[in-house]
Amino acid sequence: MLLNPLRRKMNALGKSSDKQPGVRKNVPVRMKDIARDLGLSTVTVSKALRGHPDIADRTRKRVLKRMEELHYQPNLAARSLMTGRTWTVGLVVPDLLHPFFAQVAKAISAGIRGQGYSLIITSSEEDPELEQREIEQLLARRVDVLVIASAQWTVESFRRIEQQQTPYILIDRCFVGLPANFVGVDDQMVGLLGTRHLIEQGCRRIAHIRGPQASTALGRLEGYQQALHEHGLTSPAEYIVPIGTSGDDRGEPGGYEAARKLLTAHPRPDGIFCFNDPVALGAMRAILDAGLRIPEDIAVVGCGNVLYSDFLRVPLTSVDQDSAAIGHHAAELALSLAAAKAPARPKTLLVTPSLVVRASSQRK
Amino acid sequence: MLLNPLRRKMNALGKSSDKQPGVRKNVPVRMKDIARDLGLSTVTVSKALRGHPDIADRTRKRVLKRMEELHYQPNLAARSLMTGRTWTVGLVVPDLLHPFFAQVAKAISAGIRGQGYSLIITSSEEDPELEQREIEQLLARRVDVLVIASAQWTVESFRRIEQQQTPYILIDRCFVGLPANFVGVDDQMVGLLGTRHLIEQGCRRIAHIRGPQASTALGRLEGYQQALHEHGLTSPAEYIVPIGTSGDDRGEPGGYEAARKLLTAHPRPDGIFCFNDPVALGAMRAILDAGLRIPEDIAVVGCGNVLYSDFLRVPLTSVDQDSAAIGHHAAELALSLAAAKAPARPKTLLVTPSLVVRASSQRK
DNA sequence: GGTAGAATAGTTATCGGTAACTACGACCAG
DNA sequence: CTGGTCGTAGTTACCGATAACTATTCTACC
Repeated sequence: MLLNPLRRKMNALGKSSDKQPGVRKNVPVRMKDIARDLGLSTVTVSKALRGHPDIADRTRKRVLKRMEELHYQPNLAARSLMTGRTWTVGLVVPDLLHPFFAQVAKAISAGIRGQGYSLIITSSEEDPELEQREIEQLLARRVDVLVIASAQWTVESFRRIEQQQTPYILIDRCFVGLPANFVGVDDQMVGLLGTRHLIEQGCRRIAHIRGPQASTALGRLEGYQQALHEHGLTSPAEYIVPIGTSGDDRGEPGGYEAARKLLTAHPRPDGIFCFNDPVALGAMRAILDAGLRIPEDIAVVGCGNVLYSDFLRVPLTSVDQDSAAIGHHAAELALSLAAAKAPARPKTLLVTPSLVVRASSQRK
Repeated sequence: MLLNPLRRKMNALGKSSDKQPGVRKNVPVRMKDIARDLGLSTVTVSKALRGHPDIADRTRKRVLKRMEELHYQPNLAARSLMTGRTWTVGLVVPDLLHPFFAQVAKAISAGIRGQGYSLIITSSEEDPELEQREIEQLLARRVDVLVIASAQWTVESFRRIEQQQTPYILIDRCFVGLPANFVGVDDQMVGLLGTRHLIEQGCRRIAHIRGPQASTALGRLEGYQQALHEHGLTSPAEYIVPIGTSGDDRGEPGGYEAARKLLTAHPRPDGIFCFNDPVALGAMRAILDAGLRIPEDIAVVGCGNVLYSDFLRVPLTSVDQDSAAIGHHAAELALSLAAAKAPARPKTLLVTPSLVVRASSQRK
C-alpha cells in the first residue's frame, strides 16, 4: 500500500492505518476519516461541506458537527486540482517598503480575506527582469488573479499572462496600448491639483521634478503643464528636471540633486511640484541647505501624502492618492474577475486625488 | 470522458482533446503533453524534470528542451498533493503598514525567493482573534512554515499549529514558557542602549513610556531599569507610563497623552525613553506643544529607527532593531525548517540593536 | 555462455478532493 | 398498477503530479 510520507511513517511506527479506524494523531483529518466515522461516502461529506442541495439537512448537520470536532480543514491543493481554482491572488509590487504599496497591499489583503482568498505578495525591487520571474512563479502557482504594480518598460510580460488566461489587474502604473484592467489615481488630476495650488499661493515660476518614464510621471507632468497653461504661465525647459533615470537617483537623493539644479536656474523658481514625497523631501533639504526658506522663497508640493508629513521639519503639502481606495477597488475587481466564468472587457478605475495643504506651500 | 472545466469547454468547442494531439491553445501544458510529444511516459518526464538519476542524459535534454519550448510549469497543486509540501511560507504580521513589519516582510520575501518558495502575507490588524483565523487559513493551505509576529495574549493558538506539526517561527514578540523558534531583537539591550545614552547625555530624571503587555515592552522596560540601576538612579512609579492599554491609545496619540501626563510629574523628567518611534513622535509633539525644548529641557529617544527620522522637526534619536536582519534570519531559519525531515529543537536568534544618535537627545 | 548488476524507462497505485452520472425508495398522477 | 419526479446518497472517473516497484536492455565478469 502506498501512503504519503507522513502516513507511511505512522504505519511504520505501528500507528493506525486507513483500514484500522482510530485516532490518527498529528495527521490532518481527511474527508475519508469523517465519512468513515459517520458511515457515509466521501462524496456525501464533500457535498455536505459545500452546501450541495443533494444532502438532507440532518446529514449535513452531522457532517458539519464532526468536522468541527475534528478541526477539519479541506486540503486546498486537492481541491484546486479538481476545480482549477486556487483561491489565491498574486500581488507584485516594486517595493514593499514604500508606504504607498504597503497600504495597497494591506487594503487588498483586507478586501479578499473573508472571501476565502489568500494573498501572495512578491516584490520586484523595481527590476523588470525580476518582476518577470516573479510573475512566472505566480502563474506556475495558478493564482486566480494577478495584481501588478509594474516596473516594466514594455508590455511583453503581460502577453504571457494573457496566454495563460489568468486575469490580471494593473495598479498605479498603466501602459498605453495595453487593454488591461487598471486601478489607479487620476495622475493628470494629481498634477493639476498640486500645480494649481502653487499658483493660487502666488507662485509664478513653478518648476517640476518629474519621475521616470511611466504613466504616473507622464500624467502628472501633463497636469502640471495644463495648470500652467490655464493660468497663462509657461515654464522654461530647465524648469522640468527628471529623476530616476539612473537607478540610484530615485527618491530623496534624486530630489536633492534635482532641486540643486533648479536652484541655479535663472530666474530661480518660486515653487516646485514634485513627482512624489521622498523627492519632495530631498528637494526641501536642498532648499534649506542653500539657506532659503520654505515656503517664503520656494514653496514645495509633493505627491502621495504617505510620510509622517505632519511632523517634518517643514510639514509637507502633498497630493493624496488614496492608496487605501486603490487597494480596495483592486480587491473588489480581483474578486469579480476570479468569479467570472468568461473573460470580461477590461475595466479602468480611477481614484480622485485630493490636496492636503501643510506649511511647505502655505504663503497666504 | 471527464475533463476539467477548461478542457471540457474546449472539447465542446471542437478543439483538440487528449486523444487527438495538436496544439492545445490556452490550456496550461502538462507532463502528459510533453510525454506524448516525445513518445515517453509521464513518469519519465517527471523524473527528467527533477533530475532523477534514472534518466539518460540524452532523454533529459530532450525533455527539458521541450519544456522550455512549451513554457511548461509544473502544477504545484498536484505536486503538493503527492509530496505534502507546498513550497509556501505563511507570514502573519500585526500591521503591514508599520515599516518594521514591512521591512521584515521584504527581507523574508527576498530570502526565500529563488529557493522556489512564495510568501503568503496576512495582517492580523493587531487583533488576536483575526490572527487566529488567519493562522487557521494558512494551516488549511498547508504552508510549509509559518512566521508569526503575534498579537496574542495567550499561547493557545500555537497549540493548534503544533498539532498540525507545521513548523513555525515567532518574530519580534516571544512568549515565556513557549518553546518555539524565535527571531527578534535583544529587547533588554534596546532598553539599555537607549537609557544609557540618555544618562550619558546628562539626564538624571529619566521616564519611560512603555508598550503593551508583550515581550518587547517587558524587555525594554527591564533594560531601562537596569541602566538606571547601573548608574545608581531610580525612577518614581509615575515615571513609567504605559500606552496601548485601550486599543486606540497606540502609536502617536498614545505617546502624546503619555507625555502630557509625564509633564505634570514633579520633578519633571529631563529625558524620556520611548517604547517605539511613533510614540516618541507623539511625545515630542506634546513636549513642543507645552513650550519646552528638545533636547535641552527634555531629551527623547525612540526605538525602531524606521521613520524618516532625519527630516523631522526634531530629528529623533532611536535604537535601531535591524529589521532587515530579523527578516533575513527568519527566512534562513524557515528554509531550514522546511527542509528538515524531523522537528528540531527550537532555536532563538537575537539581533543586536544599535543606537542612532540624532538631535532629539544630543545635549553635549 | 550464463548470470549478476547497472542503466534506463514504464506500470501501477496513490495524494485528497470534486464532477457527472447512477441508484433507489417515496410519493404522486393518471 | 405503472411510469415519472423528487429527494438522497453512492459509484466511478478523473485533476496532474510522484513513490515504489517492475521490466527491459545492455554490460561485465567469471
